[in-house]
Amino acid sequence: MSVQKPSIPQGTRDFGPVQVARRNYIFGIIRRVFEKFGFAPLETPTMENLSVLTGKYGDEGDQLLFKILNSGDFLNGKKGPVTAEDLAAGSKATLPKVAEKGLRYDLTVPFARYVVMNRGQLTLPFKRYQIQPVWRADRPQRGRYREFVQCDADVVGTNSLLCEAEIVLMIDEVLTSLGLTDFSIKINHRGVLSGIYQALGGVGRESDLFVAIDKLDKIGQDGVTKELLERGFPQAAIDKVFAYLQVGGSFAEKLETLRSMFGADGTLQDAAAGPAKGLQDLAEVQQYLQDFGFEHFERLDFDVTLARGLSYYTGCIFEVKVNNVQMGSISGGGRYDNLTGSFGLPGLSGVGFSFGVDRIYDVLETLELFPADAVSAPLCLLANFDAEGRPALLPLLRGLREAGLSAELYPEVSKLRKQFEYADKRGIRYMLLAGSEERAQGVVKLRDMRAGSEQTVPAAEVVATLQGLA
RNA sequence: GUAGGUAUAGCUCAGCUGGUUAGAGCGUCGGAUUGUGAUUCCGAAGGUCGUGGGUUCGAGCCCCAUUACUUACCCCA
Repeated sequence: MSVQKPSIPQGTRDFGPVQVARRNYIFGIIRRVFEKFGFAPLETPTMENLSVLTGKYGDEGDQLLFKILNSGDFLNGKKGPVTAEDLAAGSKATLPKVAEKGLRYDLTVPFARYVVMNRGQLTLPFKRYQIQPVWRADRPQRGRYREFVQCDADVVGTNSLLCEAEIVLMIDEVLTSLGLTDFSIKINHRGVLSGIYQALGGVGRESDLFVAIDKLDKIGQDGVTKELLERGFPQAAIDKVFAYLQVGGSFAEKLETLRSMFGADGTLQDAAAGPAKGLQDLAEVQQYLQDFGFEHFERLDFDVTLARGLSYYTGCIFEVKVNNVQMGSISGGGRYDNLTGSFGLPGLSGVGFSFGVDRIYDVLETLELFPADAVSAPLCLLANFDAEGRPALLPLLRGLREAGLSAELYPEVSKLRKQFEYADKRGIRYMLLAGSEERAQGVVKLRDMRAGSEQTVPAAEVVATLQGLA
């Protein structure tokens, strides 16, 4: 019988004690900020019915869903047996008969489902945050996993742009609290993008245009030009696109320039929608931020080329990039005017965003921004000298724990060297020594493993001393 | 789904144009006046070189297949 090497599925990871502690550190900061801004926690099941998930993320998204094979005799389920015709018609035809559940792909759709199912009980506007893993059957690569945790905060039931402004504030506060300073909160508006498309006079496909211009910083002007030509956009239209994309200046200056350009192209007729609405919304968000006294406008970047996640966003769009680190966006979001519509509840506007914890983790690790105490280890290790010491050590250990101090006794009698190495490797700050010498004098020795210094304290005062040090 | 790259000790990797018993660092374990780590020194264990075929007198190295991992594209946190 051959022993097989154990492994874990592609794109998944184990998290050791240090990683868990560091991840909890990130979760803690995010949770604190979310709650400070008035969001309430929500958790939804790991699996959803496929009817809830499919069709919400586009064809590509459907392919990235993890489907759960039905339990029992899945070839002969309640929807009838899988026939030769089903198989001949391909997986798409066979799937509904063998799988009715899937792993959640993001947190926004389950949230929408929750809102619809509980519409009678919810007080609107409803603000919820959700920190849970999601799964995508993607090809893993740098900063991209098949199982990762999202931290979402969404508001439904209000059109107020105050929400958008607060999203900027939350992103800035979370990232600043994590020690990040050099990042850009990119903001754009679906209306601005569609205005650019309208200005072209209806050539090409809108989505092709957005996908191409989103890559500007990656493949450059030549690359975008090439891609647009391949998609059937005439050179004249492409020139016009770049005229828009190259708009520069401050937030306000960009708004002003774009307004006059859209005016010249005649795309501002409908003041309640399209580019007019987009520019107005962005101006309002900026005004809110100013009124808030937002101090980091240099981090807020009105980026006309930002065009991500357009499958359901209808208003403002956000994305956050950490500069000087090779990593995709660590946060993104936007407003969606009709997310609950597909579940039979039209007219509910929502806006939300999400932090990608796994990417933030990688960034913090790259930049060495984790605090040293973001590890979980007991405060103190009691050295185990000999059996004679145990009658005194165990009550002491208990006393430390009752005082709320984490402590442990090295479980077996062994060489001190080994016990010190153990404490060092686990990051235990203090080592408590009570061998025959100390016992004879009624004292214990406390060694600070970080400083390398030792002090002798009366046995009766150990708890108080350690409490003072902790 | 498309295109590359890699696969040798627990980990990170050497291994020259194919040539005897496949190496290093780190880690693990043991020892150096039997009460002191992070920071000394010595020693040991640990590999059928991803798997299966082929070429050859001879393969870790060349060829084919296969699997896994990885990077990039599409798309996305």
